[in-house]
Amino acid sequence: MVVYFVTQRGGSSLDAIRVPSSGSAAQQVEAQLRRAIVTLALPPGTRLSEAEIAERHGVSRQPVREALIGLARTRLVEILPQRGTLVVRISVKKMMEARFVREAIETAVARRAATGFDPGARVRIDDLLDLQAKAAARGAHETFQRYDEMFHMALAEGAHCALAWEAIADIKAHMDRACHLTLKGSMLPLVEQHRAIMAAIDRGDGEAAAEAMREHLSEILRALPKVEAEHPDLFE
Amino acid sequence: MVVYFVTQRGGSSLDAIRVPSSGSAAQQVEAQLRRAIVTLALPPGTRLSEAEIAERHGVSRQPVREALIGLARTRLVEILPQRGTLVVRISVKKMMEARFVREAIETAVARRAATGFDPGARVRIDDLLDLQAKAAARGAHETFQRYDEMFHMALAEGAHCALAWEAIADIKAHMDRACHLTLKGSMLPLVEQHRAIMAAIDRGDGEAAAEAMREHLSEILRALPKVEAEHPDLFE
DNA sequence: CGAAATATACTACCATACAAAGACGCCCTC
DNA sequence: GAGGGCGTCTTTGTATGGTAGTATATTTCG
Repeated sequence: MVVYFVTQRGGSSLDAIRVPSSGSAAQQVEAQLRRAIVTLALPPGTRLSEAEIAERHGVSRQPVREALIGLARTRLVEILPQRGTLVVRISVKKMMEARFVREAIETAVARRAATGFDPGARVRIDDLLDLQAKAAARGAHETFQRYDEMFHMALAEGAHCALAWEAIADIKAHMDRACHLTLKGSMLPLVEQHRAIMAAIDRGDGEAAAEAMREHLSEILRALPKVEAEHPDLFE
Repeated sequence: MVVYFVTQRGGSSLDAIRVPSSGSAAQQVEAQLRRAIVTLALPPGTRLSEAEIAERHGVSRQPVREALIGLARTRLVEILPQRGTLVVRISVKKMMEARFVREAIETAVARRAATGFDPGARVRIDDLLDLQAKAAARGAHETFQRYDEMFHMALAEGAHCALAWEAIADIKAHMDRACHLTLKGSMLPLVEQHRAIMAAIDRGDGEAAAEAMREHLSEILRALPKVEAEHPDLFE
């Protein structure tokens, strides 16, 4: 039996983003499963039975089913009709494609951000970067990853293109698990890259911001071969 | 009562893409509803009752519910818990954001396509363009729009970035209805723009391909004000 | 002994029934 | 006559039973 545990309470205020205590049961189950998959508590290849998950979460099979459909839409799980549902393995090919698309979107966002940035989002980003630096310092890579997500979300919002974040969020699903593995290493350089991006934006240099973003998103390329070699069972 | 009709049969082989006769009932209902919404057979503001749709399609409420959840995920409908589900109005703001993100992705795809294109996809695109030109000539704008979709999908696939199409498909939902309205006008110039993009790709000129794509995707900007003025009730 | 046919157990999928919550109209009260 | 409280209706959300299809283990036949 697969054993995993996801704290619903005891988290910071950020839990409201990914694991809302409000919302339908289906949404809660989906958020919890998503986190469990991304953190590899549910490793690739795990069979997900509707009945088993329903029992574990204390709900019926129907909300669980809807949660799994939602996860299947972002390709985190694969539903085989009348056969079963399982956590998909990390695909290097899809990761490379996802990175390409994400780079296309985020460099454009960075370029636009340099032409005018929402003041409210700007100050929030400063707070986020400080919090992220602290998380990095104490090695809390899960918290770090959530702040990273919030940074990129705030960046899109600040550039007056919230829709960009929605597109990124779906794409990111293909990369998150591999990123989670690489974060075991040093996190502080990533914060510095974030700061470099914001510095370029602040001085209105769109090209520099885009280039800094490109550099930032290329980071995963360096770590990927090593991670893949260390965990061959997680990849397809 | 809202009356609409979507042909499940009588279509070309392309129906297999958006309205698969196979697949679960939920997927079929979702595809039919999506088409009805995009073609404005179900105009913005329409209330969508799970029970009513279920009866109309001869299935139970459950598959319909899953279909609506899928549509809500791409923001085509809005589900108000315990209150009702309705077709969202076209948002110019979101359309502009969607166009921005789409331009970011597709210009990058075009640029990459110029560095190497899948031969199989290349010949398929030629066939598509011919079919699209014919559809434009006889004024079949719905068929035209489907070929347009297939063109952009084949382009992403040919550039070895199928994932890009998935991202675009979600984003496109915000633009499709407005595009549907503008297609009442001339369609042939759009085919020529497609051909210009492919010509640039064929000669390996990435920058020209990207610029041609940017030009192509900017077309909607010219028509949008007129459409919005003519159909104010469709917009928010 | 091997291979094919069969029985069984499991799955997602669909249908139906029930529950909870907001919207609306009605009636009573001030 | 106007405003507030209450009951009813409609809506989505959830629970549960039943069905068809698939994989696996078992049995049976060559």
